[in-house]
Amino acid sequence: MPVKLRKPRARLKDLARLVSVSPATISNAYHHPERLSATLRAKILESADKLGYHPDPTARGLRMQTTGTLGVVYADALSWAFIDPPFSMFLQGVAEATQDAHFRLLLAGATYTDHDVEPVRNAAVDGFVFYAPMMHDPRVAYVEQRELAAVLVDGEPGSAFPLVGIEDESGAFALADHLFRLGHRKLGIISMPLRPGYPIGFAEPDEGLAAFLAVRDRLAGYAAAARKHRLPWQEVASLYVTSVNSIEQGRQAAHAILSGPSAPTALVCLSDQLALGALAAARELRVPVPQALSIVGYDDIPEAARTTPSLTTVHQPHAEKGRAAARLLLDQLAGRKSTSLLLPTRLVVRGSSAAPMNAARTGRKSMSGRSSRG
Amino acid sequence: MPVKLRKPRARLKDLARLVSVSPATISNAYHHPERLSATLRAKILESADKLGYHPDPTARGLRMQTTGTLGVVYADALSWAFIDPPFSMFLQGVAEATQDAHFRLLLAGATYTDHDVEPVRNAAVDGFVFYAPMMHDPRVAYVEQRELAAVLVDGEPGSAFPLVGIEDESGAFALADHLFRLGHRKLGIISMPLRPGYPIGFAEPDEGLAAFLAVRDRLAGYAAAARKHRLPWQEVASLYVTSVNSIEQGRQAAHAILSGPSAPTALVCLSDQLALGALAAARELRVPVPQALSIVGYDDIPEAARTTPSLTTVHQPHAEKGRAAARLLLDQLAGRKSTSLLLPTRLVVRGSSAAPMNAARTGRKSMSGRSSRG
DNA sequence: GTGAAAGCGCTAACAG
DNA sequence: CTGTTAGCGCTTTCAC
Repeated sequence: MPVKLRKPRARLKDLARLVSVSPATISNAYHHPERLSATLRAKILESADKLGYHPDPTARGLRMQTTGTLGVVYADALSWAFIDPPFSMFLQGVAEATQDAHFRLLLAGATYTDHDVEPVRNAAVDGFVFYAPMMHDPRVAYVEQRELAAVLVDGEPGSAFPLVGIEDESGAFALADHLFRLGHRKLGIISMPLRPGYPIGFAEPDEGLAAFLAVRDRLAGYAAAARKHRLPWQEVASLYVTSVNSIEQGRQAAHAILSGPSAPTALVCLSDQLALGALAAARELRVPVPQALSIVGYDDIPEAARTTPSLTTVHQPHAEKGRAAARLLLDQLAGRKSTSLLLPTRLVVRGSSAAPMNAARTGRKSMSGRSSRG
Repeated sequence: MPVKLRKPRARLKDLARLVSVSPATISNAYHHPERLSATLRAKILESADKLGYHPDPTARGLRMQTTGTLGVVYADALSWAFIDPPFSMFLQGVAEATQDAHFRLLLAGATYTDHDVEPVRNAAVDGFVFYAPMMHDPRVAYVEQRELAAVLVDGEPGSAFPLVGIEDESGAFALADHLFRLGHRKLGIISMPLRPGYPIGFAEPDEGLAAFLAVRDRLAGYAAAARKHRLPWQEVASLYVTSVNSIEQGRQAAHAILSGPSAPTALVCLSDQLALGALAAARELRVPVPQALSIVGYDDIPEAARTTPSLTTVHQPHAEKGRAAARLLLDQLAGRKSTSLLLPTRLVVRGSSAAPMNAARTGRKSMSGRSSRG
């Protein structure tokens, strides 16, 4: 039984009475300084301070039909969001842009059970940034139906909303191309879930199954690189799907693949988090990286440059995505036109990728001398 | 000139007219299902869907005098928050607790220029969690004056608000004691700013200067350990203060200390971030860690266990702090009593600390055999 | 330069 | 089971 017996907060009316002016004058003191004398304004503000008064944001929001708050919607439960380095960097960009515009930031995620719209419905915000929404995300559909403002980041085209995306497929292409050039012919792919609730374990390396654009594009990029090298993708790649995009899941997946029959010479992880886990697994199994096994990631999170060996990966401008998404949303809210944006990716070759031990067979000149059998 | 010409959203009144019932019935359909027939309710909800109607959160908030939103206030600019791993883990805990309670999460930070109260003033929330507020933070004072609900995490006692803290001083004590036992007699301390805008560079290792409780407690803990070993703290320690709690700043600080005159055998960093930077600096200078130099951190972020060498540090329960803080705040809002909480810390000895090369002199039996001069 | 009054959209008494 | 009404706290015409 919650009991509220706290002394009620001071209201505009109380302050008006105290200073013996009308409510309108109080409001003007805050928002239209030029409409009253400086001395009166000073007196009002001072009394407000004494009373502990400040205009109620909710009432103000109702009256002004604006909240000054942007909602950022994470595709998964919010508690996962903060151990997802790319999302953190993305938020950093969003925070920069919103702060510059004096907007506040509200975070929403999915519930544990489903992609319920509830967190989005009841959020008092002026618009939403959807981070990596899956196909047909009901929350996006809801916002669209209500004709609220929104921006989709790494989301599907087809909605009314502007998009911020990255050249995911070409980044993945460059990465796989790099491996094929080195002579790799057997790839173990480690992916985050293709869609919510997708079962852990081996699956067909078919991007058509993926409900997340990033997953689909990356798988498509790898496959395209295989085509370029005239390699049969289904034979070249074996795909292992994890339940979460985490280091631990990457570790387990790598163990599963490396103890399996396919004996890949390279592990291609759809995120650096997964790659970090794969690196740990290789260490545990005493498989030297990159001599006996190449491991590559995606995202270029800061830690990718710090691990031993450092991680070959695809760079994408996380913070820039955040800034762009927030700006696009702010533009919409201000009635300015906002158009979709595609940001570049870039292959970053570091220490975790090299020619496989039997690269001599490929006939190409290997760029790496390290072909000794360990 | 922003122009709003979008078709106005459907309102409760519109829906009431459409279904030919009174506004109250619409409201009841949402919040008191038992007060109307199931068929009528179904009809209402269906029509609402068709209209794209949903009760306006702001209006609801005004009427109910509650927003269902918790504000988390970061001590620094929000854009720093997301590259601060301990804060991310903290948020994870907060998110878990708020999600369970079906609350939303609003994030606020400082402005670039100062610790302005504005971000806190205009936030439509039911209460605040202050993360690591400095002494006399004006935003805390403001919230106190307005008699809003709040919880202080790693903050000063003395306000009206319950606290969530950790045993910072004893953690620091255990860490420094560990080093002294190993035989270290010269420590380089690397600290984040003692107060906002504190100048970069060497400073007196006096905890009294620190405006942040964590900094003060940790410095005090180190000094207490020195006292226990009857070592004169001012001679044992040299303190270098960085401008930001970042890896890069830790790197620069370590360079400054190691190229200075004091020649410490151990670098004691007030955060793992700083320690990661120190590790990088040691690598660059080809100083073997821990043989020639011990490096220790604080916080036990996940990466601390993954670096080479792995980092000796002090563990603290970041996510648990977040859960506790959110719960305490939720308790206050529900009228339940909420009391302060002190969570334990724990020394975690890993690979980055060992006896110094000249440990033989100390007379204690060294726990490490590695004393060779390199 | 200041005040009276209307109303943003919703919910909860209370009456029927 | 349903409708009428008041009012949450604020801002803003529009008079004066």
